Amino acid sequence: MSGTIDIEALCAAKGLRITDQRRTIARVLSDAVDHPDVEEVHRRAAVLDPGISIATVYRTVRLFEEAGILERHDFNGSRSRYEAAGDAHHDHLIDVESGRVIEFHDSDLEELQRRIAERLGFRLVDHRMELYAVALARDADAVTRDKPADNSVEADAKAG
Amino acid sequence: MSGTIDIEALCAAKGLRITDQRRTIARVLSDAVDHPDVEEVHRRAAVLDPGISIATVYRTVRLFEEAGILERHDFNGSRSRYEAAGDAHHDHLIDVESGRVIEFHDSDLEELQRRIAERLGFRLVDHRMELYAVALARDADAVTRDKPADNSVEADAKAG
DNA sequence: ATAGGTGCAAATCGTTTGCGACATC
DNA sequence: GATGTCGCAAACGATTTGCACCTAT
Repeated sequence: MSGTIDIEALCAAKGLRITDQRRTIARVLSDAVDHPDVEEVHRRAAVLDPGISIATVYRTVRLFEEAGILERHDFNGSRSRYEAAGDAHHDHLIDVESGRVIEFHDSDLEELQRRIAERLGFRLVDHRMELYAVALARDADAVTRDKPADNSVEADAKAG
Repeated sequence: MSGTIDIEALCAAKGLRITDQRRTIARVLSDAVDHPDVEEVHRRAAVLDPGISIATVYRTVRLFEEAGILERHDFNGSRSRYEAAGDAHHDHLIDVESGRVIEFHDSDLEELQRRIAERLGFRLVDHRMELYAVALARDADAVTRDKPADNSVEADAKAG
C-alpha cells in the first residue's frame, strides 16, 4: 500500500531541502512494503549510498514524520518502525509467531471507537490499536478477502 | 479498580520470595489508583523505605509483570507505566490535554476485534488499544455512566 | 547453609545532539 | 554566500546488569 508513494515529491511540496541522503532515504521508504525500523532503513540506504550515517537516518525519519510524510509505530516497545503516511488510515495485526504485520481497515471499528469516546465525554483525536494473533490452521491466507468494500477487512500482508 | 488487589498475597501464592522491598513495592502498587511509572513507584516506595534502590524497583516490577501480577503500558513511548493486573480486562482512553487516563470496557469492541482477527485468518491472543481524545465542552463527567452493564462503557477516571 | 535479593555504579540500547566540514538554495 | 545538512563521536534517558554484600527460607 505504501509502496507507491513518492516521498521525494512530497518533500519538495513541503519545501524541505532535498539532499542526496534524503533522496536515498525517501526512495528506501517509498519502496518499502513493510514497516522497517531505523536500523533497517539505514541498512537499505547504505546499499545505495554506503557513506550514509545512521544519525542522518534518525534525523530524516524524524523530519519526515513531523512533516506528516511518515507514520511511526511502536509495536513491541523498543525500536520505532516507519511506514509512508500517504495511504488511507489502517490498523495493524501482528502475527506473534512470525512477526509479520498485516494491515487492515474496518469502518465499524472506527465508528465504534468514536462512539465509545463520545460516550465517555470525549472527542476522539487519535487512536492506536494493534491486534496480536496467531495464524489459524494452515489456510491462513485463503481468507484474506472474504467480504468486499470498506465495511469488511481488506488486508495485505507485509513483511516484518 | 486496581486499588483493592493484594499484591503481596499474590506474590506468596506464586512462590516468590517476599522481602521488605518487595512488600513495600507491592503495597505501593496495591494502593495505586493510577498508572505510575517506575520513577513514581520508586518515589512512593521511598516514603516507606528511604533506602530502596531504583534498580530494585525495576527488577521488581519486571518480576511482577512476568508473574502476571502487573500489566505494563507504554502509552506515549518513553517510560513504561504499571497497574495491577487483577482487574477485569479494560482499555484506556487518554485525555491528550491533561494526560488523565480513563479505563473502560466495551464488549462489542472486544467481540469485533476477535471477529476481525478471525476474518483475517487469525486467532486473537492479545490486543492493545488506546483512544486519544479531548474532553467535550464542560460536562465531561456527567456522561460517565449512561448505559448499564457490560455492553456499555463503564469508566472510572484515574490520575495520570 | 544457601539460593536468591539488594545497592551501587557501570554498561547497554535506542535515540539525540554539538561540532566543524560541506552542500543546497 | 548564507543557511541548513552531514558524519562523527559524545551525550542522553530509560532500563539492565556485574559484583560484593546481605537476607529469607
